[in-house]
Amino acid sequence: MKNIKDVAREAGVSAGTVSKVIKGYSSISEATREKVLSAVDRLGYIPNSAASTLSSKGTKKIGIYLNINDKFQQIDEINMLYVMGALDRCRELGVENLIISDESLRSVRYEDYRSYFSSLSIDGIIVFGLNKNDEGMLKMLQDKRFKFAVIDACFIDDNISHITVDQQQAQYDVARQVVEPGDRVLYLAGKENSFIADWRQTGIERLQKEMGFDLKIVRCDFSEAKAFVAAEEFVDEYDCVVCASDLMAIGVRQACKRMGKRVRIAGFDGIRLLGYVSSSIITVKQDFYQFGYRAVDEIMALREGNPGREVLLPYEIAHIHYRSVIK
Amino acid sequence: MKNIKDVAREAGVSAGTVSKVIKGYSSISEATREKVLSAVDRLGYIPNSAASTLSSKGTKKIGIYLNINDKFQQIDEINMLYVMGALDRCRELGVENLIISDESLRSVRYEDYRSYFSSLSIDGIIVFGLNKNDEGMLKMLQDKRFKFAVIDACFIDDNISHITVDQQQAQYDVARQVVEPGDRVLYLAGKENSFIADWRQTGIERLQKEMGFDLKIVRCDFSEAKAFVAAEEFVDEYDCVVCASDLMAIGVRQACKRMGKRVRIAGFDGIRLLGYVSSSIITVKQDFYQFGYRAVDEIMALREGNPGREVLLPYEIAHIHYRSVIK
DNA sequence: CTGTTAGCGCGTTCAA
DNA sequence: TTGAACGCGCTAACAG
Repeated sequence: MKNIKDVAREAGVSAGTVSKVIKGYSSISEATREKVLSAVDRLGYIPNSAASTLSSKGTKKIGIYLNINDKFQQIDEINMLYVMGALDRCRELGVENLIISDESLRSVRYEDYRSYFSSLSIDGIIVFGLNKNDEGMLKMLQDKRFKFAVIDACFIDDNISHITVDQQQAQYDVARQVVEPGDRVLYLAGKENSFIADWRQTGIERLQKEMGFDLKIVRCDFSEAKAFVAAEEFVDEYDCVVCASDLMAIGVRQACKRMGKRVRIAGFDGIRLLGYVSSSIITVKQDFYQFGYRAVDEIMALREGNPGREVLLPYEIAHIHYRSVIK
Repeated sequence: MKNIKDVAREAGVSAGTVSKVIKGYSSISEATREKVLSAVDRLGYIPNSAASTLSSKGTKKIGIYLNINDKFQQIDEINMLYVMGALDRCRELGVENLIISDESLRSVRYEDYRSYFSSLSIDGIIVFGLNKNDEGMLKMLQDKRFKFAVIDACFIDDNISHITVDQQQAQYDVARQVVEPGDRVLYLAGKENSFIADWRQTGIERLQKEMGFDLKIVRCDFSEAKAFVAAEEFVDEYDCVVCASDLMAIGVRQACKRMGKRVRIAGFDGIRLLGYVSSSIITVKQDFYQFGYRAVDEIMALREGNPGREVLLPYEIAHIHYRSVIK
């Protein structure tokens, strides 16, 4: 409604001065600064963000890229927490942002990603759940014009920071808690083109080398349904099932329940759902909200000219109890 | 990167013409239209949205207002589906949008909401989970300058459409399925300032009048934890617990499990979690994704000058089974 | 049907 | 330390 000129008039200064005050430039006397601020307050002036980004040659927003992978309505707790963390941090820092789903990029050619983001005034992008076959994004990462904070996919460069937990170590740690000497172990692995799936798998393999147990690896693509089926088929022959995700662990658990079997199960992620299904599943508890939150900070750091880096967040090996998840 | 002038040059026309082609104006010959489109394609031109909204006096975005109510990380499946539905529909329609959480409005004074939304180029707002004590938003609804699609809160006006299911009827229907003649019925009601909480409650009250059963109403604020406690305290004296939300139903169910009690339970919402906890809970299944999706359409209709209206979406009385929720 | 012109609201020189 | 002037990229009104 009110624009910068209204404020200028109200404060008895020029529009340029108002702009400088608002952007916090130091070359302004305390007196006029006060005048302007009070005028802003009186008028309830709020800068027009379109004009602002246009005038300052754009590039101020952070894009929050969500790879929903699967179809329809498949966004889950983890993505949600990512997003909330990022949104909250953006708000705290007053950073504008835009959520971009893989869906919304489908209509854009890879060569045009660059202009697409530019046209949206985006200069930094937070990437959740990048896959190895996401060609468009993978190419984008090379474009030094943008800053990236990539979650759970090993890219580091001048313009790319990587935020994750030590997946291998975590998988190793949690498996160590459930596997006993002499066990026959079933490992349900994640998706083919997933960075974290592979990384986690190296964890169980390392443990296997150390302990020398029987290990069968079945790829279940992080799918609860597939894990359910795999459990039905194989669980008789194993003492212990280590899963690369909680959802798969839950699938296994449900299958066992129906079959009246009992095996030790390890999950990975620490989602609330575990508290409802079975607190007997041990898991790697991660703070996904924190991932999103930190990702924004990393983008800001890159903007300031810092080089990309790896941020390893802590995790915890734990059981999720019902009491701890209810609100 | 490339701007409209580049395209104009490439196509051998003026910038104005390019703009018209892109905005799909009809007063353009097929020949130049082709020329322009091919130039756009060759250059990978994507319009700068900031410039566009600035020039056209802004007001083209839809704000998606989320009331997270509770603290930290409390966004759940329902909100998620709302948002996904709205985002998907926006994408299909090519509508720009912005997610606004109640958190992000906290720093804005009520009087300034108007300028805040204006400055963001927002002309339509989808409101999820409005509470009776959300003064700022409530005032905003009066501002004819904006179009609103309100979910689950009874407001209709020239500029406001209301999207919901018939809460009273739904509560009535689901209760009817579990309550048997002569039952002592415990009803766990929702939050004090919630529109739907009250509306739902009238449903059970209507049924009570018809059947004449014993009815005790306890306010549990949609909280699973409070429902758990209420169940521990009262469940001995009742045959049947009707809950105004699934989460409360789950709380009751978990409490009963620990106490070794058995009562009939009805929930409300139809969240996936039910499939994990207990398919014996009957519930009102709503399609939240559809709520968000339709909300966008309603905003568009209002923009076209249609008056606000009430949209009643269908619901279903059903059990949620594990098989139907796993992926 | 197409080109020209004049801003949209703000940030950023450059002088003063 | 402040103000004037220009331009960001695009759209809308007006000519032609």
